[in-house]
Amino acid sequence: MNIYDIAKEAGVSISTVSRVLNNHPNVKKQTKENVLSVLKKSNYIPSSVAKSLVNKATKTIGVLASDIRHIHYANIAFTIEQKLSTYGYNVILCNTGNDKSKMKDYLRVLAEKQVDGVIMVGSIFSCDQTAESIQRYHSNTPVVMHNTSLRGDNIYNISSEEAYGIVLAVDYLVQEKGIKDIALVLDYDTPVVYQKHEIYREKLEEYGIPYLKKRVVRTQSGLSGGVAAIEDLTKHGVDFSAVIGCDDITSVGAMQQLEKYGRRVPGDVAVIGFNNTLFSQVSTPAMTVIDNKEEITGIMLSRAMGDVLSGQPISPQTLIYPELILRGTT
Amino acid sequence: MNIYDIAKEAGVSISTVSRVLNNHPNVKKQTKENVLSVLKKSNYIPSSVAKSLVNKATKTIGVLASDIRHIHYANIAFTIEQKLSTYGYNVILCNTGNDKSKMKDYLRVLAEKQVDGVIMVGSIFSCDQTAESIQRYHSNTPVVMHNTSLRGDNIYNISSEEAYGIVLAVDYLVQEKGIKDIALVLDYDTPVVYQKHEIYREKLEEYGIPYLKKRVVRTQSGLSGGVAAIEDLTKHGVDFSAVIGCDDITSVGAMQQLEKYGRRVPGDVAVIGFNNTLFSQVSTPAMTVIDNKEEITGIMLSRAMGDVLSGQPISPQTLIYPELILRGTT
DNA sequence: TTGTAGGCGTTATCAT
DNA sequence: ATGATAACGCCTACAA
Repeated sequence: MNIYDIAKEAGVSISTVSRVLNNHPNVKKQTKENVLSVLKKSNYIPSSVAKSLVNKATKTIGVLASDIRHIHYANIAFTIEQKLSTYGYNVILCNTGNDKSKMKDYLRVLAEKQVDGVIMVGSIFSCDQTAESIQRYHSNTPVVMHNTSLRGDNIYNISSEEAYGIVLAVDYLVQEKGIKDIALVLDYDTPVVYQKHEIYREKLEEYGIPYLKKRVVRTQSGLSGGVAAIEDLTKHGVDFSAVIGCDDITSVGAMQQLEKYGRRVPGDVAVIGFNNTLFSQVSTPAMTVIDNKEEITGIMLSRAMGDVLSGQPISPQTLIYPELILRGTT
Repeated sequence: MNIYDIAKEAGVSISTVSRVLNNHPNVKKQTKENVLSVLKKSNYIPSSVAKSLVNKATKTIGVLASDIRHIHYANIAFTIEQKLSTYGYNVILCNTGNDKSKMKDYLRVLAEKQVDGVIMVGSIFSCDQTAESIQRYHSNTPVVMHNTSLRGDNIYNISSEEAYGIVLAVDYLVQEKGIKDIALVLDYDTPVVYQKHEIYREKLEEYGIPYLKKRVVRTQSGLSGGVAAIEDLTKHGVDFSAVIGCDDITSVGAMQQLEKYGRRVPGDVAVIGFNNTLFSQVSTPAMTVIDNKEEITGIMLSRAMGDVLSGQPISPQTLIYPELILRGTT
């Protein structure tokens, strides 16, 4: 059932049908009603793909994230999808893991599918391969990125100043709690994580606290990653009275392992999470966290996309500042 | 840059280009190589939308879920996306909430976008409005549904026998723990939830335990929903030594509130969660749960879709049986 | 083995 | 106000 069938049924030409379909002016009230009535009884569904071919716009956006099973990405992806849908856009969701070749493949497919824009969520996309793929497949597509340092005249960045979260955490621990031996748990190897590490160092220096390399541990995000981080610190005999995690769930894992070693939270060790997801409210006691403002992030990402797509001016670089939320683990 | 440009550049016709693009036989090795080399240096990207128009297939599947911020749906959606991508399909993700009109709108848009199939995850879609929309917009599209009772010759059901989970839980509590006053927490008002309620009743009867209406409470899924459930039970002076939750996170909320009333878990009250998400491993003690097998569910949903799409025979009805996983809260 | 031409379902331009 | 007709980018008989 297509526009021709409707035209025939209504005894008009396809142009007229198209006109009433798109609410064009210049169509006689009578014929319009006629066509409308035919339309009503014929459950006709216009083909977006045919439209897209002529309009050169698909009204769909590609969204890349490493893994939406991580509640942080699920939250952001949710907000993006909901917000974009109010703009009339749908979302093709792509879970890339941190597999560079998967990122490339998805970006290519999205280009073939002619998405109107691409949003990439997470510092994991801050890499050369991604930059290359954008250049190659999306040089004329708006690309909105989160926590990335990539540049380009079709690339727009919305970044959480995660490093500033470290500032807040260290300031609080040192000034309010008088804690100096602060362990830092990091996960991926991305520019943002590098920055967190650097600022941690600088802050310690600022307070005249010696920087101890072993107090910074690498792990994988997740419950077991948190366990492993505490294992690591303990095994190497590193002193610490506070742990700043890379992640809420990782911090929960850390708490559980600390408990196994008989170290009380917050009595013996203060624990700070990252992101302010549900996990930080589930732990006992509830966890002090660096709130990364997921909802705002999602809103800004989709708004940026919506603005570019509607031809509105938009800043190529926007920052979101995290906040420290005090709860029971510090 | 389209197929014409390539043809001109290579000095052949567009058919030839199309042939090498699609690896058709019957094309001379030499011309093929020639075209290939032109292709290589011209970063040409074939348009899927043009292809879709002629092929009548978009290689994309619509996936509806109420809210992927709920880790349960995120987990299933993730698996679906990953699995379908290996079949060469992309996923348009739609968060409908439990808003019937949103479901309808999304289903219509997906029809316009000519998706090759629709997957709906969650018993919330087991309603007349959805059935009507399927009939109206997707009568010729394969529809794979999860936990739904909808029928139709293009509808395929994959269901978790959630009610069987209740059987496992009640059997265990009564037989192993000698507990008879078992509270049941329910959330949505769907056929599946109704079944859970019914089977709970039947099991009690089987054991000769009186059914007490007040021991079954309705709440919203979530931490505060669990709190509210315990409040509800307490306020009405209902005795209970066990709680079967509708959700892991809701059960965690219940545990937290029980603690406030000084009731120890599992000493005074046994708590059982539902789904076996990360939340059940985060609580202290770790939570006994009815495992709904999210990954298997996701795999079966996408496999069903893949099979239908590739013309393979497939059962219109498939069941997944949950399992009881014993941990520290019982 | 290769090229020509028609069609997929729309929108939009230009006549009428 | 309405109707032909040419795009949009690709595939595929059919012809050569």
